[in-house]
Amino acid sequence: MSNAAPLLQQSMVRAGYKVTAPRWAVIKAVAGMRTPLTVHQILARSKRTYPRLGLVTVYRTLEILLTLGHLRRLHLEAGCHTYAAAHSTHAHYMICSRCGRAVEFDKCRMQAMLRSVAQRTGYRISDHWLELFGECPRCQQLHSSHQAKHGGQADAATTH
Amino acid sequence: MSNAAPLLQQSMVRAGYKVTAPRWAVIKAVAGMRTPLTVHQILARSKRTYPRLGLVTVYRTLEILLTLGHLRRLHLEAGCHTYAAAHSTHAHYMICSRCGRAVEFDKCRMQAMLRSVAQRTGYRISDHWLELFGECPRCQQLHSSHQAKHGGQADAATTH
DNA sequence: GTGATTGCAAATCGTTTGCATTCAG
DNA sequence: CTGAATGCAAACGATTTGCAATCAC
Repeated sequence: MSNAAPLLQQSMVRAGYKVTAPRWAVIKAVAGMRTPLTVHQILARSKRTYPRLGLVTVYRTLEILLTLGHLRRLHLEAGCHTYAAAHSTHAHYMICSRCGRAVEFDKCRMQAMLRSVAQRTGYRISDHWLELFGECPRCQQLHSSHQAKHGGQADAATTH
Repeated sequence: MSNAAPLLQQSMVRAGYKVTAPRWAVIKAVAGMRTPLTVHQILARSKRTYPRLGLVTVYRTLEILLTLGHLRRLHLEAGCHTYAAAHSTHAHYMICSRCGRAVEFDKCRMQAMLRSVAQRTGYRISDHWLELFGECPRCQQLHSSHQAKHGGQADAATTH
């Protein structure tokens, strides 16, 4: 399920970067993530693989992965700057405001809307940025069944 | 053109806040803005009205205006956190990537797309956040006529 | 060896908080 | 007067940079 790691590794090598032990630890951490993570969360996860890892190296490795297009930086209200896997070239996120779980969706139906806005404002649109917030199926279920407590919270919380 | 100031003032008074000289300076600054501004840009503008103004007061006043719904916080790649006027209740921004000028547009056509995404992902969407980037009409014109230099840059630059 | 990589410490930047002073009603 | 508001200084958290030690080839 988290076999993205080898792909990221290959990509980095092809781009001329060395995949060292510290970097491999970061790759493994981000390849397996299911929700957007903050830099510190990524550091914590990476340290399971490579305990001596420094925060700075995480920043630098994330920078590379961003450049290569394997990560996407999200801006959440609570805790600006988290990182999510970029599975497709250009996608947007549907983020669960309860557990933080995020799924990508493609630009379906965006085109018509963009054309419409472009026409009415006169702007020539070159890029867009969309994030949706709401409850994921799992949380809806947890919430409706045992009304009370949360069952299995992920390690990222989100609001807007 | 920038008669939003009295409205903001009334709103604050109605909400139980005192509109003091420092706050009035901030109100005047944000009421007249045409592009999203950073906190420091707002401070600079406000100081024209009230030179002794402190940065902290700007933060606190912006916080109030956000709460009252008169401002909206944007997250631009270059310089996370700028503030824009919130003319309508729920709108999104079309931001010029050349001069930073921003216009609002309403949620036209979003509904269909949201329904579609909700259906396919199973999420129950509660909020969304959309920003569009592109060249505004004025910049397109400046750019096509005198190919070279920029004519009248606003005081906020933007990229994505 | 040589250049890339690492990580610590320190610097920087944006934002928030503590607190004594000042202001408005 | 009395509570609200201000602004300085300090604290804080996220991110970047300088630099000497280390690593990969």
